[in-house]
Amino acid sequence: MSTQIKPAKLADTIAERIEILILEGALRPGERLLPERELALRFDVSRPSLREALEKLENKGLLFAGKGGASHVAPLLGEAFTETLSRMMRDQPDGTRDYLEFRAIIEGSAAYLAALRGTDIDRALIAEAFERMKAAHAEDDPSNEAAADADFHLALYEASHNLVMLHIMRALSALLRRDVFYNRAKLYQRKGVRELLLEQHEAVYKAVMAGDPDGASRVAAQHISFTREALHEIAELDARLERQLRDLVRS
Amino acid sequence: MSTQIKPAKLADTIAERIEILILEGALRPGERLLPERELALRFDVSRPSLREALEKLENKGLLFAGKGGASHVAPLLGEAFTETLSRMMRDQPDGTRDYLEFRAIIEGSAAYLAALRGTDIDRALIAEAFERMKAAHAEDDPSNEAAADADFHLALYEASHNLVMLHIMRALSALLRRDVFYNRAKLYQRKGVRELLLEQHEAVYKAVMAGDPDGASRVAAQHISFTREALHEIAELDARLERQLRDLVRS
DNA sequence: TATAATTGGACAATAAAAATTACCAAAGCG
DNA sequence: CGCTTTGGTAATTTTTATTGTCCAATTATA
Repeated sequence: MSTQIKPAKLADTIAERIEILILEGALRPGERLLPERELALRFDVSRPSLREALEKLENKGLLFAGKGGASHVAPLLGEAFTETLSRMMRDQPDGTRDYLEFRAIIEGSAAYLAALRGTDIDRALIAEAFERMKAAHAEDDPSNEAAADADFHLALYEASHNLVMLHIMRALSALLRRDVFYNRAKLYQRKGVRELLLEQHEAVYKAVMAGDPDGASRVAAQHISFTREALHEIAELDARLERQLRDLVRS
Repeated sequence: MSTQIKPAKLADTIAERIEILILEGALRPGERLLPERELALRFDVSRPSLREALEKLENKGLLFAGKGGASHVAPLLGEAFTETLSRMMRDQPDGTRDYLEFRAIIEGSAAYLAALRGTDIDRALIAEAFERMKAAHAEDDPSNEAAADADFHLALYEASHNLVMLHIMRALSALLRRDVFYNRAKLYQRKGVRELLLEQHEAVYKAVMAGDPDGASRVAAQHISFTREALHEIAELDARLERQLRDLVRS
């Protein structure tokens, strides 16, 4: 019978609480949890009980055993999540297209909400990331520029004050970093693109700082669309080049 | 410290289950509950435990002692009912908002892409889910209707042929099911809402089947927006009712 | 590098509580 | 007037959680 009721263990209650903390964003992905003894003290439960709770969460995939023998850290929405996702990107021919398409959908809304709801703290973080990106650009440091780029977009998601969106995009964060980097490496080969990208970021930045939701939304979506189209062109160029090379060898 | 955790009693678990049954509509207002002993048997718990649960629910106002000395019945959806509803809303202040907001962003695009790229197989799956929803609606079976609802939306994501989006929304699937379920429970209290929801689904359905991307996008986004606004209204009504009740007691 | 401090991991004994079984009196309902 | 249901409660037993201790591994520190 599906109506059977089992008594709830304390460990379940603890696990639920921690899960909420993770889902709410209080505990960030990859962050190391406090030592067991301290956590037990904090929740006012015994260490074995807390241990059991941690074990349950680990089985659930919300926690994993960290490098050091076993300190606990909270990962993203399941590592299987990003694992399969990145594999999908690699294997599927349209993986990158889907990813950028998805981001184009989100990015505009994120910028809109960021301009609408962003606090001074949010704007400060956004400004910081943008300035870092600008500096790296001036110094011709692609690696740092890409990192700052990723931070910039994440700051936008934070400023949107939508926890669901933030979590999802955070989960994609690793992917995003790798991706932004890769995209840039390819895009940079084209003349003038670097400057254009910075201009686009600046446009988003200014609109958000000015509290102009519609403007922010428009330029952000344009930014991703531009990226997608440029990458598409590059991919086609690559393919044609490859064909030509093959033909050269073949003859 | 607010972090203190108490072990959950079995009675609480039972009470929660019964409360869900009531909110779900399985137990109708005014209806007489089964005898204690039988209920205990059904839930496979002891009578004292079940008694304690009933007592809690009575204190909460969800149950009351029937005319006959003490048989239990569920009350009309009056004060107590809206009280628990507003409590539900209060427990997750921004969670529901964020989730629906995020879905509103995605849903429109998903419908757009589904109408654009959906294959015959996709359309068949969408049709199947929709018919199931319609049938459950006709039979007044909220539980199945909610399940079909979730399936319907998932079918839309599949039809969008964007693997990233599909992957993410699938990951949210459990959340989505729970969510659609609760949303419906709340929304159903308002007159005519059930029919309106079905109409909206039908509009999305038709647009997708007709291969009308812009139309599909529009009605899908409207559908989620409608849900959000209706839930918002209900929350406000609940809050106002609660204030009035407080004032009554206070004077 | 070696040592100390901290942490994860495990387990046994004890203590607490919670749930179960059980019984009995009272009150509606046929 | 019996039959059923309920309210109340007592005693029992099982489960559950806590305390305390030990060891191994790791990290930090001298």
